[in-house]
Amino acid sequence: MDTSSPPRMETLSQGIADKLVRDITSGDLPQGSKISEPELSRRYGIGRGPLREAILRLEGMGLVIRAPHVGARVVTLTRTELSEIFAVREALEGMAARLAAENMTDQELGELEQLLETHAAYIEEHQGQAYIDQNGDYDFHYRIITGSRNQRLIRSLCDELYHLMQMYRKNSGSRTRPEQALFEHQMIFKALKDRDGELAEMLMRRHIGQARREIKQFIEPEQQ
Amino acid sequence: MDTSSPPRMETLSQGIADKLVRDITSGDLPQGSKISEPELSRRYGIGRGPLREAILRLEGMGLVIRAPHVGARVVTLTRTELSEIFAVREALEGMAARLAAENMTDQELGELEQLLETHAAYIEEHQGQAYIDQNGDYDFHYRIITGSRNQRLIRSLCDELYHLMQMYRKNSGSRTRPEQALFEHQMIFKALKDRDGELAEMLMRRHIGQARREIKQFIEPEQQ
DNA sequence: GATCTAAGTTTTGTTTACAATCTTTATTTT
DNA sequence: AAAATAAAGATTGTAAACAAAACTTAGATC
Repeated sequence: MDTSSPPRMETLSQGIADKLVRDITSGDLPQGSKISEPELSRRYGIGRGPLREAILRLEGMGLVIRAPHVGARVVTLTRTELSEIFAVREALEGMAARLAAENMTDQELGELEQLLETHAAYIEEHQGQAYIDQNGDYDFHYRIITGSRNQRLIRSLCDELYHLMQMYRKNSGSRTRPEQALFEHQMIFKALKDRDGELAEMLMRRHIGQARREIKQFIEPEQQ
Repeated sequence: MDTSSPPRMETLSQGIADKLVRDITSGDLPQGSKISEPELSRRYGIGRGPLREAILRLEGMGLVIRAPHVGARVVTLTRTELSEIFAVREALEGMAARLAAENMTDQELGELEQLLETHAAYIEEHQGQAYIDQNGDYDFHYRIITGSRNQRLIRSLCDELYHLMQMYRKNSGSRTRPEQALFEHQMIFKALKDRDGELAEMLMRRHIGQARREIKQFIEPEQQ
C-alpha cells in the first residue's frame, strides 16, 4: 500500500554506483585511483557484493577499467582519448540535433529559447565569466539530446559520455569562450526553430568539433 | 597443477557472459525470455555470483533489461527501437568511415579490396544469394570501424550495437539485396582509397540510412 | 650491491547462506 | 461470480566465509 516511506532507496548497488559516479566526476576519486573493494566496503559500510555490482556498472559506463585478479582503477583520460570522445560526441550529438529539429515540441523550443536568454543575460552581467562551464552548457545540450526522442542516443550521451567529460573538466581546468559558445548555441536554436535538421546537425558538429580541434592541437606537444 | 585443459577460462563471469551473448545472438534465448538466476545457475553449474556479474555486463551492452526485485529479461526490440539503433549506427559508422579514410593503412585498404572481390565472386556464382547476410557484410563494416583507430567508436559499435543487430536478425528474418549492398560497399571503398573522408562518411550514412528507412516504412502498419 | 627467488600478505573471484521483495494462488467477501 | 485480500512459494538483493591469484617483502645467491 505505502511503499514510499523508505525514500526510494532503489537498491544498494544502484545507490553506491551513483555515489561512486559523483565521487569520480567531482574529482574526489581522481583519475587513476585504485578502487579497492575492501577499503570502499568499509568506508561505505556495505558488503562487497553490491560494491562489485556497482563497479561493474561503472565499467559499463567506461568510468573505470578492470583487470582480472588485479582490480579496478578510475580511468585515466589522455588527451588522445578525450579527442576520441569528442569525435563520438560530434557524431552522436549531430544526429541528435537533426532528430530534435523534427521531434521537439513548440513548447520545448520555447523553453530552450528562454534558457538562451538567461544565458545571454548572465554573460552580459558577469562580463563573459565562464558560468556556462558549470551547468548552463550542459543544460542546452541536454535539452536537444532528449528532444531527439531517441532513447539509445539519450542513454549513450547522458549516461556515459557526459560523466567522462565532467570528470575530465574537474581534473584539468578547461577554459571556454562563453560569448562564442552562446552565439553558436543561438545559431543552433535558430535551425531547430526552423525545423532545419540538416543545418542543425552541421552547426552542432562544428560546435563540438571546435573543441575537438582545440584538444588535438595540444596532443603533439604532450605525447609522442 | 593443470590449468590449461579449460582453454583460457579467464574468469567465470567473463566466460558466462560470452556464453550468454552467444545464446542470445544465436536465438537460443529468444527476445523477452526470462533470465532466471537459479535456473541458469543450475544449468551452467556455477554459483549465482558470477552469473549476476555476467548479467550486469549484458545489461551494460543493452542486451537485457533488469527490473529491481523482478529480474532480467532478454530485451525485446520493437521496430521503433531497431530504427533508433540504426540512427545511432548511421551517425557512428559515418564518423568511422570519415576517420578510416584518414587512418587506414594502404595494406588494410588492399585487404579490404580483396574482400570485396571475394564478395563479388560469391554473388555472381550464387546468383545474388544472401551470403552477405551472414558474415560478409559485417566483415566489411568491421574493417572500416577498426580502421577509424578510435577505440571508443570501435567498442560502441562492435561490442554493443553489433550484438543487438545480430539478435534481431536471428529473431526476424531480414532480406537484403546483395548486389545493391555490394555496389554501395564498392563506392565506399573507392572513397576510402581516395582518402576522401567526407564522401566516405556521406556514402556510409546513406548505406545505413537506407536500411533505417526501410524499417521505418513498416512501423506505422505495425504500431500505432 | 643487484637480481632472482620464495614465502607471506593482501586482494580479488567464487560459493554458500540469509533476508527482503515480488508473484502467485487460494480463500473470503461483496 | 468477480474482485479483493492474505498467505505461501519463489526469486532477487545482501552479507559473510572460503579459495585462488597477484603484489610485496625478505632472503639468498651471483
